Amino acid sequence: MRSNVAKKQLESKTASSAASRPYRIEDQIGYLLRRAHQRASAIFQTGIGDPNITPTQYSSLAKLDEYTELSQNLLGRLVGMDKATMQGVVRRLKERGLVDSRPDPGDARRTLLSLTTEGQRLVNRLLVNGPAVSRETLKPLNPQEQKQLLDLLSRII
Amino acid sequence: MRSNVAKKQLESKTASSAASRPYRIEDQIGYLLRRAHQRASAIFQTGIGDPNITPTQYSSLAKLDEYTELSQNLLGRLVGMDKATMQGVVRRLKERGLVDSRPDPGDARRTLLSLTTEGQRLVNRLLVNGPAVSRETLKPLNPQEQKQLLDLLSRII
DNA sequence: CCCATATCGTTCGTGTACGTACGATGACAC
DNA sequence: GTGTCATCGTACGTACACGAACGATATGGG
Repeated sequence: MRSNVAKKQLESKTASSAASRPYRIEDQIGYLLRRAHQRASAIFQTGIGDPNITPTQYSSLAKLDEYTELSQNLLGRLVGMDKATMQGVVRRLKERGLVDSRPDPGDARRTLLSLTTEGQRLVNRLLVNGPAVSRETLKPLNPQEQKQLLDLLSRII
Repeated sequence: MRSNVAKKQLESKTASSAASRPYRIEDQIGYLLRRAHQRASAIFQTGIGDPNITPTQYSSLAKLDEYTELSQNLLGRLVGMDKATMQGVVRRLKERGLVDSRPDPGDARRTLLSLTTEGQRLVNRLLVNGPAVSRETLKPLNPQEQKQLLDLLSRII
């Protein structure tokens, strides 16, 4: 087994040929995204107004509020979720009576999803808290930096 | 139930008092972080060199490579993982023979973790691919923007 | 019309991540 | 010593994300 000194030298040789910086996990984009997402989820959970609603459920409800009626597959594409993941999210929302479904009369493969009255009431309440959650998450940055971060993130998606 | 027009007007009233922008899920920091993290994970999975290693496992292995020996709890703090989550990650790494553990002689509560020879060989191989994964993830941005994004992300963690 | 192809929804398995709760151990005050 | 108190490892349940596979349904080309 190599010593730590030997390790450091090898890392310098392999990783810092161009950028002149050693490769550190804490500086990698994937690591930072995971940590930032963790923190954002925690803030969401405490601030959105209903501890039983998750970020993905919130996105789904908000999209159904916007479009009134959507197939499960299309909803998944709109909120960036795998169809298998979407299936679980929709199942839980239906179990809680927040979302209703009916067969698409024009295409027997599709199921059309919509908000129930209770789901509509809930999403109206949650959407009021949405801006505060985003504000809290971005609080360490000034307005210009916040705008920059949103722009840079949307460009690497 | 309100009409779509009425909905739009209400949203404008509640959300755009200061920022003058309507509240759209796609523009929220939490949503963008989730999507960006999804994409980064996908790139990691295809580029790190071993499809069975996940980002969290990679972070853990890299930290064990850096520190040689760590308690499970401390390792969790270093890579930003809950201790319960850490427990599952370590269990899988031990099952695959990549990590070994021994009781801490000075503190009977602790278990000290270290890389096995096979774990050391694997992490050496994966670390070579790390920079390429990060490069690919950040590819849509120019070098200055990449630096900005890393800086902004680290400041909201 | 019929067959190849694509889409849609579902199910199964794996892995990460969190919250909660529990027992065991060690550190410290008294 | 005895009684907190924090820390550590573990166990259980829930949610999310993905890949793989499947049946049912549409759709377009021959």
